[in-house]
Amino acid sequence: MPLHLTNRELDVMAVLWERESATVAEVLDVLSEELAYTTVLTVLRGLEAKGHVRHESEGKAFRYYPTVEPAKAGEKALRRVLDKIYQGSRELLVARLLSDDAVSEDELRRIRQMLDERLGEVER
Amino acid sequence: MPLHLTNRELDVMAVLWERESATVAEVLDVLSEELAYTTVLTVLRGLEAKGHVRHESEGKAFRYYPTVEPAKAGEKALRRVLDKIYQGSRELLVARLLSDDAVSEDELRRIRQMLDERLGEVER
DNA sequence: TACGAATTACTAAGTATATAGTAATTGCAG
DNA sequence: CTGCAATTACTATATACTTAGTAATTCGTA
Repeated sequence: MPLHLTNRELDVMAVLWERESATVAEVLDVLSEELAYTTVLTVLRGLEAKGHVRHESEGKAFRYYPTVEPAKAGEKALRRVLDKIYQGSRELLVARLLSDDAVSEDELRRIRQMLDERLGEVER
Repeated sequence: MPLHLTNRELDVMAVLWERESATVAEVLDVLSEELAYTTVLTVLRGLEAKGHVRHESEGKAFRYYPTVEPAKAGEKALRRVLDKIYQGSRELLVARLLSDDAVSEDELRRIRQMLDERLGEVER
């Protein structure tokens, strides 16, 4: 099964990942866009058909759970951005990612820390 | 104009970015997939209609040039991956990006260097 | 336990995307 | 300057995606 998510499916999965699980009503609540209840349901049913979520009954509603990790789903998208936009250069991509002024110094430090550890491994 | 690229458009733009410019035949040559000549032409014409490329005559063919920067096009896609998959955490995204064994030590060092410089700015 | 609001099941339709065929055009080789 | 191979212009079609309506079902409540 070639884990591919459409834009709308990604919106919905993001909610499930964020909250661990959600009902149709909850997803609808989180998504700011004006979607019909049945639209969200249709998307979830599609995701279930593809095996990307499962559900359990809860009262009269279904509670949906993701069955794939976000990173797994992101791999392809990230790979594509990396290859097509940044010509495979992680450096370029990271540079771009951190060029945003909104990035906190704290976050930068944590990322550097991470790199230190990673490089530490390589060296010894 | 809301710079949005479909998958196939991105494939084609990637070639233009990579080579600075290209004719239909050249794009076709780079894309490994089996596409009809006219298919690539159609995509390029679409991109031109949206103002993402322009062309000049060269012999009997057209040479197409990108009119948008890759980073500009990537912003949205990257933002989406960041927000939806990594819940806005650049740290998570970078971690994932560098977790690949294929990343060279050299590249890791360059990225750390970049971070050092960035942090240097912040400190002073 | 019967009603009703909420939910699920089924169906459909508009729009976007991807692909490519045929017709018209073009410019270079002979 | 003419033929033709390459190219562009125009048109069309199949599939994927998004959205949501109506019908059937369900469970809590009165």
